[in-house]
Amino acid sequence: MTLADIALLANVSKSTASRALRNNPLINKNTRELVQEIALKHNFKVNATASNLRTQKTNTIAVVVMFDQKSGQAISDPFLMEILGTIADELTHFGYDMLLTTTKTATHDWYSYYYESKRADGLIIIGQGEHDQRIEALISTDLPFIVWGTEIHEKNYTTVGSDNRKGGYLAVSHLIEQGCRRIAFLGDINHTEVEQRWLGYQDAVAEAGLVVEDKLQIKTDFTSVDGYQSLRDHCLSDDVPIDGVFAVSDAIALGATKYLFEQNITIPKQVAVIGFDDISMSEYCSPSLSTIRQNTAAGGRLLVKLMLDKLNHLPVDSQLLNVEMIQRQSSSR
Amino acid sequence: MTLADIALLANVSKSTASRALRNNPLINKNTRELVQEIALKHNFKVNATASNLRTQKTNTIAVVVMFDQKSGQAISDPFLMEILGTIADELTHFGYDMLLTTTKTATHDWYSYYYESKRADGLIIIGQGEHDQRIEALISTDLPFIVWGTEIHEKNYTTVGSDNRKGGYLAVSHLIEQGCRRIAFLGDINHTEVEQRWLGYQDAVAEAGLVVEDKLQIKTDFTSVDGYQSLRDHCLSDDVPIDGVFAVSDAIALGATKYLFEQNITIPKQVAVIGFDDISMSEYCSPSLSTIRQNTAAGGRLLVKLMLDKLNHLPVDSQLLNVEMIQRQSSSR
DNA sequence: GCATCAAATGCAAACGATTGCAAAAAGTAA
DNA sequence: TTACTTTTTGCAATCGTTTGCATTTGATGC
Repeated sequence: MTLADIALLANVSKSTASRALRNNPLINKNTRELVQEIALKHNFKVNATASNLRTQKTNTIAVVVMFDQKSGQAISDPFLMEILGTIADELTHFGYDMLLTTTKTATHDWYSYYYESKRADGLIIIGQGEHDQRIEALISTDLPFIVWGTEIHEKNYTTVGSDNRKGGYLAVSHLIEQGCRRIAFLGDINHTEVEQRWLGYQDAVAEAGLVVEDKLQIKTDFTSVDGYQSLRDHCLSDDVPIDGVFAVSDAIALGATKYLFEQNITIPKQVAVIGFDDISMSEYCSPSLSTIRQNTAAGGRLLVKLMLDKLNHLPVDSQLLNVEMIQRQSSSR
Repeated sequence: MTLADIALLANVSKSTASRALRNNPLINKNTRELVQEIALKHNFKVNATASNLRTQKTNTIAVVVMFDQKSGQAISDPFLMEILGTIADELTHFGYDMLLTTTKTATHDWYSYYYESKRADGLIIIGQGEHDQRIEALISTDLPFIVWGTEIHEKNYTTVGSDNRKGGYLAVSHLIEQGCRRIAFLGDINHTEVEQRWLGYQDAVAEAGLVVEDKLQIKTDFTSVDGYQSLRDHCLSDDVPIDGVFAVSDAIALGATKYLFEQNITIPKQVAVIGFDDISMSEYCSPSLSTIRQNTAAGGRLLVKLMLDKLNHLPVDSQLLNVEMIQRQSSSR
C-alpha cells in the first residue's frame, strides 16, 4: 500500500493525495476527506523513510546516555530511568521518535553517525561525564544538541540541569544545622555536576566558619558498592573521624548507610547521612534517606522543549532547575 | 557530500562507489581502497534514509517499555534500566539502532506505526502488562517481535523471560525453611509474570504441607509506595498475622521493610522478607535484602539474538532463563 | 461569448542511495 | 588475430514521498 495506490483508489494524482493526507488547504475539502477516508479504510501509513528522504528531516531525536567509563556499566540510578521516561513521553507528544544509545559501545562520531547520515535531527546528551571530548567536538558543528548537566561558561553549549551547587549547599548546611562538624563528601569531582556539589559543600562549610578538610572529600563512583567501600576504606578511622555524610547520589548514600549499620554506628545520631536525587526508594528504605530532590520531570520536559526550540531556530538559553532539600530520618537528630 | 560527489572525486560511477564502500568483491581491490580512502578523507557517511528507502530495511529495532497503566508512570525499577542498557549495547554491536517508546503516550497501533511506516524492522516489548491487547494484535501480523515475559502457551508468540514460577518457589521454600508459616505475597497476579511467581508460591506452600490462604495474597503494584501500603492496610492485624513476606520486586520489598521498621517489627526475626530482581541496591540496604536474581544481562542479549534470528528467518523458540536465590540478612534467621 | 481570476489538480523532478543487467576491459587460448 | 572467458565497471531504474510550477477547471464580470 503506497501513496500511489491510495491516489489511484481516490482517482486523484499522487501530489493531491499527498497534500490531502496532510490536510493542505490547497486541496478541496471534499477531496481531502475522500482521500483521508480511503487511506483510513486501507490503513495506509506514510512511509517514513521515503518521507524523511524527501523532506530531509527525520523527526527523530537521539538520546545518548553517558556511561560510567570505568565500570563500563550503565549508571543505573533509577534517576536516569525517570528522566528518560519523561523525555520519551515528551518527544512522542510532539511527534518525534527517540533513538537511544549508550556511550559504552563504540566511540561513535556522533555528528557523522546521527546527523550527517540523517538518523536524527538533534541530540540530547544525558550527563557530561568527565569533560567528555565527544561533547566538545560537537560545539563547532551545526548539530543541534542539548546536554543534561552543568553550564560551563567557557564552553558554549546549551545545558539543562539542577542547581547542583545550591543542592550541595543545602545538604551540607542542613547537616551542620543538625550538629555535624566533620562531614564526608562522597563523590567524584571530576564529573562537572559533582564538582558543583562540592563547591556547594564548601560554601556551607565556609558559611559556618568551619574549615574544609580535603581528607573528607572522598572520590566515589556512582554506585552503592562504591559508597560502601569509600566509608570502609577511607573514613571512620581515628585518622578521619566523621559525624556526617553527604553522598552525591542516593545510591551512594545507601551503600554508605549499609556500612555504618554493619559497624553499629547509629544513624543519624553518630553519623547523619544525606543523599542526592530523591529516587523513589529513598523514602522507603530504613532509615528513610534525607536527600536533595532533583526535578526530573521538569528536566525532561525542558530538555525536549529546548531541543525543539533549537530545531525551530529560536534562541535557546541554558536552564538551571531548582532543587529542594527533603529531610528524612537519616539526618534528623 | 553525497555518494555522487565521492564517485566524482574517485572518477568512478555511483554504482561502483556504492559497491566499493561496502567492500563488494565485485569491485577491484584497488578501486575499493581508493574510494574508501576518499570517503574517509571527506568524512562521507552514507545517508541512512536513502539507504533505508532503497533497501526497504531500517536497521532499527523499536523497544517498547510497558508502563504502569494505573499510575501512568514508568516502572522505575533499576531492573528495567539494566535490561534496556544491555539491549541497547547488543543492538549497536550488531549494527542496529534502538528506538525507545513507552506505552504511556498514545495507544499507538504498533504495527502500523513502526512496521508499516518503516520506522523499525522489529519490535522488542518489555513486559506483558495485564494481558495487553496490543501484544495480541501483533500475533496475526508479519511484524517480527519478541516479548520479555512469560511464555503463554495458548498465545503463540516468542518470549524471553525468567523462570518466574521457579523463582517464586525458591523464594517461598526458603522462607519456609527459615521457619515462616504465614507468608504474605505482595504482587498483582494480573501481570502474567507475577501470576507465575504466585504459582511458585503455591508450589512451595503445598510441598511443605501447608495451606494456601488467599488472604495472604495482596494485590500490590510495582512500587515501594505500594509495598508499604499493602502491609499497612492488609497485614499484621490480628486478622491476618504474618511471619514472612515475599514481594515480587525488590522495590516492593523495600517499601514493606520500611513499614515493618516503623512498627518496630524485627527483620528477619519476627518477619522475614525476600524480594525479586536483585537490583544493585538490594545488597546495600539494611538489612540487606534477600531476593531472587534475574539474569538481566543474559536476558537482554537473548532478546536481541532471537530478534536478529527472527529477522533472518531462522526458527526461534521462547527461552526461559534460570533464576537464583540470593540469601541475605532480611531472611536469615 | 470572451476575458479574467481564483481555486483545484496534476506533471515531473527531486531526495540519495542500491542493484539487475548490459557493456567494456582485461586476460586466455587457439 | 580472433573467439571466448572472466573481471571490472557503468547505465538506468527503483524505493515512496514531497513540492515548484504549470495546467485545468470553474466562477465571475462585462
